[in-house]
Amino acid sequence: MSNQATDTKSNIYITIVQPYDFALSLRAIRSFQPAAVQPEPRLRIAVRINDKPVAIEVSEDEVNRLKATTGPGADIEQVQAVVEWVLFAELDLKPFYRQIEGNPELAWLIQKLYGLKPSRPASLFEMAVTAITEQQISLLAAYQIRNRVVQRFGEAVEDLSVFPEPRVLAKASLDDLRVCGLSRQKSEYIRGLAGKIVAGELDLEGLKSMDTDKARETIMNIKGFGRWSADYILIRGLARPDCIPVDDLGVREVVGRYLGNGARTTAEETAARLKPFRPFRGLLAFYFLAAYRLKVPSE
DNA sequence: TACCAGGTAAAAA
DNA sequence: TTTTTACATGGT
Repeated sequence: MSNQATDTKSNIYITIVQPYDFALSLRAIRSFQPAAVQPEPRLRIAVRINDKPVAIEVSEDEVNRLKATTGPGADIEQVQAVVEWVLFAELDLKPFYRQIEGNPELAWLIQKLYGLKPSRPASLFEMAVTAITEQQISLLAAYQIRNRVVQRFGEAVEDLSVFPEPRVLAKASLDDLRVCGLSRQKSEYIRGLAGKIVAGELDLEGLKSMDTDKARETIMNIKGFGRWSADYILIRGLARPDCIPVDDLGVREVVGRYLGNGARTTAEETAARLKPFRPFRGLLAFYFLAAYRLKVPSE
């Protein structure tokens, strides 16, 4: 019996550059979501591999090794690649920490959040659509809207759903998108983005190999993606640790709190305050945001 | 109820 | 060229 149960699952160990604190990083992810979401110390995601929906569960075993579990038949290397992508496995925090150590007043940040890595959506298409949904409205509202899009257009696997493919959203009607809670304008942005990908006019994966300025320019050439969205995608989806939208409300809030006089800074002030922390401005801002959301005392 | 929330493109000035 | 406006949901 137990053999049969284990035979239907494959355990895949994940290599991740240290330091890394899985539980802490998980708490940071969840601090940006409604309270009730996945309280367990494991991460469950649904992705498409070889055009088949696959549910993946990531957890730590008894000796703190990071482990991914999937149903039978999934391509192990691709599951590894997806999990490593989502968890920023290759990101080395040490150079960032060395840079911050030059500022004793920020020692608390590294001490309290040691091993924290950001996570990212499984695909740049999902990242881009998420950026659009998060424009202007609260993250909580955006989260609900994004979920409705996934529910409506995604493919179910176990109790999860895979984020819809570009070809699905390219064909969606404006009304179908709008009933998810998207504005007409955002529905058009998303459909336009998906259409460009389907038509072969845009290769989001190609952004990975571009230098940062070229990638930013490419993103901003897509209708619906301004400076904020471009920098948001660069830091969150493309792991460019120096990128950060300085006009972002959340970033202005935490830069004012942790680097300023406590009040939200303007975009210009935000840029000036972050400037000494090149080339890790985006990573630092992420740490500030996590500290704020996790209510970590700044002492 | 009104207002704000991790913006953007298009219209108006 | 710069400023203003419409837009969607959810929490306070």
